[in-house]
Amino acid sequence: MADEGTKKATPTIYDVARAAGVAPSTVSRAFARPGRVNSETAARIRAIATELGYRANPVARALSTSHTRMIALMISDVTNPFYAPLIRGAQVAAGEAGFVVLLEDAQESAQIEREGLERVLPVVEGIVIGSSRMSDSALRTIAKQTPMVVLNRAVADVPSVVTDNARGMRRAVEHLGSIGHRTITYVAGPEASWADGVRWQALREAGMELELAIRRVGPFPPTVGGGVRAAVDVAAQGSTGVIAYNDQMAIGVMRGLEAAGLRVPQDRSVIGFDDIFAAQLVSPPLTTVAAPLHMMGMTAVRNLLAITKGARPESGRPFVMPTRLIVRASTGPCSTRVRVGA
Amino acid sequence: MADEGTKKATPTIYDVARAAGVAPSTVSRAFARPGRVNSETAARIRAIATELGYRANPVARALSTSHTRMIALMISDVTNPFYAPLIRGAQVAAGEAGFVVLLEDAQESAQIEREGLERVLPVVEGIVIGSSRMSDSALRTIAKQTPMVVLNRAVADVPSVVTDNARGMRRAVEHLGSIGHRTITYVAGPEASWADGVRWQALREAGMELELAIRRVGPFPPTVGGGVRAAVDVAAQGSTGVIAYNDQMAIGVMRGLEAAGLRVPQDRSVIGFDDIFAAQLVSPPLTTVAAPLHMMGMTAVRNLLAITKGARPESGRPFVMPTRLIVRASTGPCSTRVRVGA
DNA sequence: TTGAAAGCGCTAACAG
DNA sequence: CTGTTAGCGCTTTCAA
Repeated sequence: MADEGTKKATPTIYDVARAAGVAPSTVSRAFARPGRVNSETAARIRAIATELGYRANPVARALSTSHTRMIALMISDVTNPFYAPLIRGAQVAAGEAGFVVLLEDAQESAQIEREGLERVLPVVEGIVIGSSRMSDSALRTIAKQTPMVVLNRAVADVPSVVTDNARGMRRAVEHLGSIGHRTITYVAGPEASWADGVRWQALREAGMELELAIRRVGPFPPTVGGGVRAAVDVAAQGSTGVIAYNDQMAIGVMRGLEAAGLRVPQDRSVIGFDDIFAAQLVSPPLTTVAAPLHMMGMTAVRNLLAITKGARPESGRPFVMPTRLIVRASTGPCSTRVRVGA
Repeated sequence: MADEGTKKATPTIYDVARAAGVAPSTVSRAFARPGRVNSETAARIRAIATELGYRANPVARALSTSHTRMIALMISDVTNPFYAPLIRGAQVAAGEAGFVVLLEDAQESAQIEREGLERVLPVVEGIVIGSSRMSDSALRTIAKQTPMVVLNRAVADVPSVVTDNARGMRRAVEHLGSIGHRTITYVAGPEASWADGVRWQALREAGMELELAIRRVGPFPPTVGGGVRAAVDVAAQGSTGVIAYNDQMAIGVMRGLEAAGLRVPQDRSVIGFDDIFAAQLVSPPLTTVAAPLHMMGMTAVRNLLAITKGARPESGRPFVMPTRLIVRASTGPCSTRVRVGA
C-alpha cells in the first residue's frame, strides 16, 4: 500500500515478502504449502500478492522442483480428423490437473517425430504418444526415461490405451452377416499399423466363427485417396461386404465404387472405423465402428499423470476402451447374388 | 573417457566442465556463444558433452535468459476441422525456429480461454490466438504485455492475420451471378464473429454492384446442425443462391434442403467458406471459398516470432491472406424460376 | 580467450 | 510457525 510506487516489471516473491514484512520463504509457503503457514499471515500475503499483481514464475518453480507441469502430446498427423477429439480430451484432462500440453505434430515423419521429441522431452513431465512411427524398442527406451503412455498400440512394457478393435470388428461382421452378406473384403491400411493387424486378425476369426468368406486387399494409404484406389480391387473381388481400416478409406472406397457404377448400399455395404466427423456427412452416411476418442485422450493423460505421481505403470495389459458399431446408411441388406470366394 | 563411471542422472554443465578441464562458464559459452571461445576447446567440449550425453536444461536456461522458446496457440475449438491446417502450419513454423508450441483449447468458452491464457502466459514468449471469444479491449490489454498475433479478426493495435473475405465473397457472388442466380440468401453465423460481419458486408456490396437481390437468415450456430435449422428459413425464402458463413453450415443447409425435397444444385446452389476436409467428401461436393490455412498458421507464427525479436509489430493493418473460390458440384445453373424478393 | 562470482525466482532443508 | 541459508543449472558481468 505504501511503497508500490516505482515497481515496473512483474513482482517477485521478494517484493511480496518485503511488502508483507515476512521472509520470502514464507511467501513461497503461502502459495505452495498453505497448510504450513499461519492462516492469517497467509491471507495477508495473498492479499498483498494480488494487490501487487504477483504471479509465481513457473520457470523458476520448475527449476527448483523439476516439475514443469507440462506434458507433451505427440500426434502423427494433426491434420487427421481422427485426432481432434483425442486432443480435446487430453487437453481437458491436463487442464483439470493444472497441466499444460505441448503439442507436437510428427507430420507422419519418423524424423520429425524424433526431433520433436528431443525438443520436448527435457521440458515435460510425461508424454502421450498417438500412433507413433517409431519402433517398439525405441518407444520402450523412451518410456524408461520418462513417464509415457501410447495410444492405439500395444507395446510390451509400456502403458497404453487402445480401443477394443476385436469386439468392434466382431460387431461389424455380425452386422453384415445379419443382413445377408456372406463374403467380406477387408481393405487394409498401413502394414506397420498395430491396429490394422488387430483388425484383420479379428475379422478372420469372426469370419471363421460366423462362416463368412473373408478376403483382403491392400495395403493402401489410410486416406480417402487410398480408399479410392482400393475400390478397384474391391469391385473386382465381388464381395458384397466391405470393411475398411478407417473411415477415410471407407469413404474413398464408396467414392471409387460409385465411380465404377456400383451403388452403396444396394450393391456393396461398406463399414469404416473411428467415426470421424465426416462419416455422418457423406452420403450415404457411413456405418462405422466408433471409439470414445475424447475419453481415450482423457484416460491417456490421467494415466500418465498418475504415473508421474508415482503410480506403478500398468504396463502389463493395455487399457482398452469400448467400441460400438454405429449403423448408418452405407450398409444394407444384401441384394446381389452371393458369390462365395475361392 | 576416464571417470564417467558412476554418473547416473543427466549430466550438467559442471560435469562436462570437469571432464573437459575447463570452467563451467566456458562450457556454457561453447554452446551459447561458440564465437567467443577457442575453436579447439569448443570442439573438445562438444565432444565430451556428447560422449557424456549432456543435454542443456531448457528450464534453467529459460530462467536466466527469460527465453523459453515456447509460444502458445490458443484455439477456440480444436475439434473444428477448420483449425487443423492452421495448427499444422503454426507447428511447422515454430519448429523451424526451434520453438515449441503450447496448444490451448478454449472449448468455445471465454472462461476456459481465460484460464488457459493465465496458465500459459507466464511461460511463453508470445501467443497466437485463433478466433478468440474475448473482447477487443481484453485482447489489446494482453497484447500490450506479450507479443501476440490474432487470427481471423482485425483488432485495432494488435497485429493480425486474416483472410481476404471480401474478395472471396465477391468471387462467390460473381460465380452465382454468372450461372444465372438473381437472388442470394446469406446464412449468418455467430453475431460476435468478426468474419461474419465482414462477409455479410461484402455480400451486400457485391449484390449491389452486380444487381442481385440479397437476403439474410440467421444467426445460427456455425455447425452442421445450425445449417440444418437454417435450411427451413432458406427454403422458405426461395432464393436460388445460398452462401453460408462456413462449410459446416453449408453442409447442414444442403442436408436440410434435401430433407425438404429440394435438390442441390438443381433447385438451390450453395456455397460455403473455408474448404474444410469434409467439403470435398459430401455429395454434392461443396463449392467453397478456400483460404490458405496452413500458410496462415505459418505466417502468424513467423510474425509473432519477428515481434518477439523486436520487430515493430505492424498493428496498423492486418496481414491479409488471399482466398480463392473452389467450384465443385454444389453450385450449378439456375434452373428454377427466379423470384426476386420483396 | 578463459575463470570466478553473482545472480535468474523459487523451493527446500534446517534451525530457531 | 517462521527465518536463514543453500542451492536448481545456466548465463553473464567482470577481471585476469
